Amino acid sequence: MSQNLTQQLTHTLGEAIVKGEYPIGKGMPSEAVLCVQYEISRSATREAVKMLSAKGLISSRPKQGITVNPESQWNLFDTDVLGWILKSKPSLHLLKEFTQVRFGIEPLAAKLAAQNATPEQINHIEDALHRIAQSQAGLEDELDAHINFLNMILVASGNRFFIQLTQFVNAALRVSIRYTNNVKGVSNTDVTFHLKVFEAIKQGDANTAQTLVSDVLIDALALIESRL
Amino acid sequence: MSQNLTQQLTHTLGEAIVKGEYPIGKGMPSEAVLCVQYEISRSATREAVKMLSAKGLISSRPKQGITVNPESQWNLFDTDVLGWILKSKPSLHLLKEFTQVRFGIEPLAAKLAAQNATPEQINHIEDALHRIAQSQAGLEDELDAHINFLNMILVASGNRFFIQLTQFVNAALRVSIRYTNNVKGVSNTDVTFHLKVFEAIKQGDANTAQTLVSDVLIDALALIESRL
DNA sequence: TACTTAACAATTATATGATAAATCATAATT
DNA sequence: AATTATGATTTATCATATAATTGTTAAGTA
Repeated sequence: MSQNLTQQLTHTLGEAIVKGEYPIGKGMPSEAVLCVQYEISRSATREAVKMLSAKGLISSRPKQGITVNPESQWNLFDTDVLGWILKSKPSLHLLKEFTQVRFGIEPLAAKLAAQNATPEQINHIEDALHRIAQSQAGLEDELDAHINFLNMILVASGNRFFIQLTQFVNAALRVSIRYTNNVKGVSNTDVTFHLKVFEAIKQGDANTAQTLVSDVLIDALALIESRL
Repeated sequence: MSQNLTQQLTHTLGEAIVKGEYPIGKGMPSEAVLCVQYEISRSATREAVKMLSAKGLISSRPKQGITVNPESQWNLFDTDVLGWILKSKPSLHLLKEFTQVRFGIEPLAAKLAAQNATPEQINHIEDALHRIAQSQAGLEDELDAHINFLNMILVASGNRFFIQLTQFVNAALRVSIRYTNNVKGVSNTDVTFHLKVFEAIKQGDANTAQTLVSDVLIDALALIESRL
C-alpha cells in the first residue's frame, strides 16, 4: 500500500485540505507538528509540503507557517487535486461544472480532429470504435472503451492542451459514472453514434463531428440539471 | 532575486526541461550530481525535484534515477509550467493552440455569466469596463484592463474550472501580445464591443454574449493563422 | 536451454541534528 | 508617535548517516 511516505502524506493531507479540515487562510499545523502527528521525519514532511505547494493547495513561509491557499489558487486541472476533490466531496454541482468544461472542449476537439487527424490517428480512433463494439458484447469494460474513444479524439485534435486534458477527463469520468449510474452520462451508448462520429472525422466533416459530440453533451447536461 | 534556493532550482530545472535540454525518457542527472552542479544541499535539491514531479515534469525512482516525463504528462495548466514553456520556446503554433482553448472556454463562460452572474459580479464587470475606457485615455495599462475584464467574466460564469483558468489565460495573454503586436490579438479593442458584451451579460442575453466573444476569437485565430 | 533464485550495486527515500534566515510581535529608544 | 532594536518562532538549508527499492548480474535448477 504505502509506496513511500512522502506520497502517502501528500495524499492524506491533500484530501484533508480539499475536505476542508483545515481552515483557509491560516490553518495548517507546523512542520514539527505534522512530523509527530504522522510519525515521519521532517524531510519527508517537507517534501510532501513542497508537493502540495506545487499544486497550489498551500504555501509555507517562515514564521507564518503553512497556510491553506484559497480554492481559486488550487490547480483543479491537476489529476491528483481533482481526484481528491472527487473522492472527498463529490457532488452533482461539481459534475455539472465538469461537464460544462467538456462541453467547451470536446466538440471543438472533434472538429479539430476532423480537420487535422493523421491517418495513424484515424486508425487509432477506429480501433477504439471496435473496442466499444466488443465492450457491448461484454468482452471488455464498457466505460474503459468509451473513455478510450474519447481520448483518441482529443489526441487527434493535435492541440497539446486538449491532449493534456485526457487525463483530466478520464479521472472525472470514472467518478461521474457513479452519479448518473449509466454510461449515457459519459457518452452516448449507441454504437452507431460513435460510428457516425468516426465517419465524420475520417471524412473531414468538421461540422458534423462537432455537432454530434455537442449534442451528446447537451443531453448529459440536461440529465444532470434534472437531478440537481 | 533568489528568494529561496528550492524555488530557484525548481524554476531553473523547469525551464531547462521544457527547453529540451534533458532528453525525454531518461535524461536527468542524479540528485548527487545536481547537488554539486548547483552547489546546494541535497534536501533543497530533493524538494525541487518533488515540486517538479508534482507538476508532472519528472519522476524519480531508486536505481532508475530522475527521468523526464513525456510532454503528455506535463501539467500544461500549471502556470509555472506554462510560463516556462512560453519563456523558453514561444511560438505561433503554441499561441494558436492556446487560442483554441480560449475559443472553447470563453464564449461558453460569457454565456454562463449571462445566465448566472450575481448583481455583485455584474458590478465587477462594469468596473472592468470603466477601466478599459480609462486605459484608452492612457490612464492605465491597456492590456491589464482587458485581461481584468476577461477575468471578471470567467469568474461570473460560476464554474470553478473556468475561474481556475483565469490565471492560465492571464499568463498566456501577456506573452501572446508580444506576437500579435496589438491588443486585437487579445480582445477587440473597441470599447463599444466590451460595452455590448457587458450589456448582454447584464440583460441575461446568453446567446448574444456567447456570439460576441466567439466572433472576436475567430478573428484572433484567423490573424494567427495568417502569420503561421 | 529456459526459468527461477540469490547476491550485488546504484540511486532514491528517510532519518536526524544542527545552523541560518526570514518574519512577526514586542519592547526600547529617540 | 514613530522608529529602531530585540527576541521568539518557524521555515529554509545544510551535512551526514542509514534504509528501502529496483535494475543487473550471476548462479543454480529443472
